[in-house]
Amino acid sequence: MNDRHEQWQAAERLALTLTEGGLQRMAARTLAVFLFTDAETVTMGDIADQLGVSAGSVSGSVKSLLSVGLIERLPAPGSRREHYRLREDAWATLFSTQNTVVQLMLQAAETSIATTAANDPAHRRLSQMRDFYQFLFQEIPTLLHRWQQHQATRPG
Amino acid sequence: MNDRHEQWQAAERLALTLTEGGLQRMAARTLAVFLFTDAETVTMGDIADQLGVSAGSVSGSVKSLLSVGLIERLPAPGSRREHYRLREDAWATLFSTQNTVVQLMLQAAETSIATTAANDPAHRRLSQMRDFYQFLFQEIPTLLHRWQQHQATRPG
DNA sequence: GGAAGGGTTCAGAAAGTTCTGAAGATTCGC
DNA sequence: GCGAATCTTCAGAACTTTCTGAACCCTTCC
Repeated sequence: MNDRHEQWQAAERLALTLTEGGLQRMAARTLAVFLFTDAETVTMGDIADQLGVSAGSVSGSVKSLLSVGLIERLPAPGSRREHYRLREDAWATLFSTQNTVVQLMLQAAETSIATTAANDPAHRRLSQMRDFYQFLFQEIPTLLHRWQQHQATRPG
Repeated sequence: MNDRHEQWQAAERLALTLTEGGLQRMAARTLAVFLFTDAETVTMGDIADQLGVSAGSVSGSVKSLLSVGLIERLPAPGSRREHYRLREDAWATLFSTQNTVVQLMLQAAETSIATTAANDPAHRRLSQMRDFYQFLFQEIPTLLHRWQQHQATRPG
């Protein structure tokens, strides 16, 4: 149940799944380190050691994970190394990020509709597309709100 | 408002957005043809002409769009060419397909938790991940049900 | 039943993505 | 301020994905 090798395999498998979800390969592997480490925080050196990759790769991955808000830099306690950790709301954040696609789809549908005449079959098809993404777009805040409530009932 | 060139640009832009959403490039461009055509159905030849790509590419794209249920083959009325069109529930289908990732995440989290001890910080992090995706997984059917109701109130 | 159009497949070319390694920038400790 | 450790950047190598083109198969029509 607590075997290091087994745990490592699970981490790499999870990284592959994260890749399916849209993250870049190295960013996914880096995130897996943040999830599986038994320390509270990690440094870039830790990540490079754990994954056996170059410092350059780690730098790029950490930068991208920071930019989407999945990890955070901790106020360095007088150390030379920067410490990072997974953010508490990482998963809700990841979900929200992925849903910017919904916005893009909605916008694309709307501008496309504007290029069609009302009696064109394309007008009807694009309107259906717009309606669906408009619906989704409305529902996302509701969904995240329900998640917060759900969390409140089962406090960590 | 009905300029062919403008419409074509919109189609290609929409195709790029679909690519962001996880579709392959050529499949996305093909889907754009299905959306923007002023005919009720299209043939593979139509698509190849419109996009200026090889018959091989079109064959592959159409196959993949069929497999995920975004388009359908029509009962051919004694013609040599196969006719296809966008399915009515294409967008809900696309959304559902993309949410298989949620299932994969949930499974990955669960198997990962099994490799950690209860007092390991990783255990807590992975549990948070599982809780979120379990929540999402529960909510998807509800969401699609609400979409159907929403559609019923505004009939096409 | 044979010819021709339409569709499929797949090897290889083209394009795109990702990682490394090395050089440069930055920051902390002294 | 100087030196050392850490981090960043970026050109190019390695790898992956995607598209084409040509050969092959299947079906329709005469």
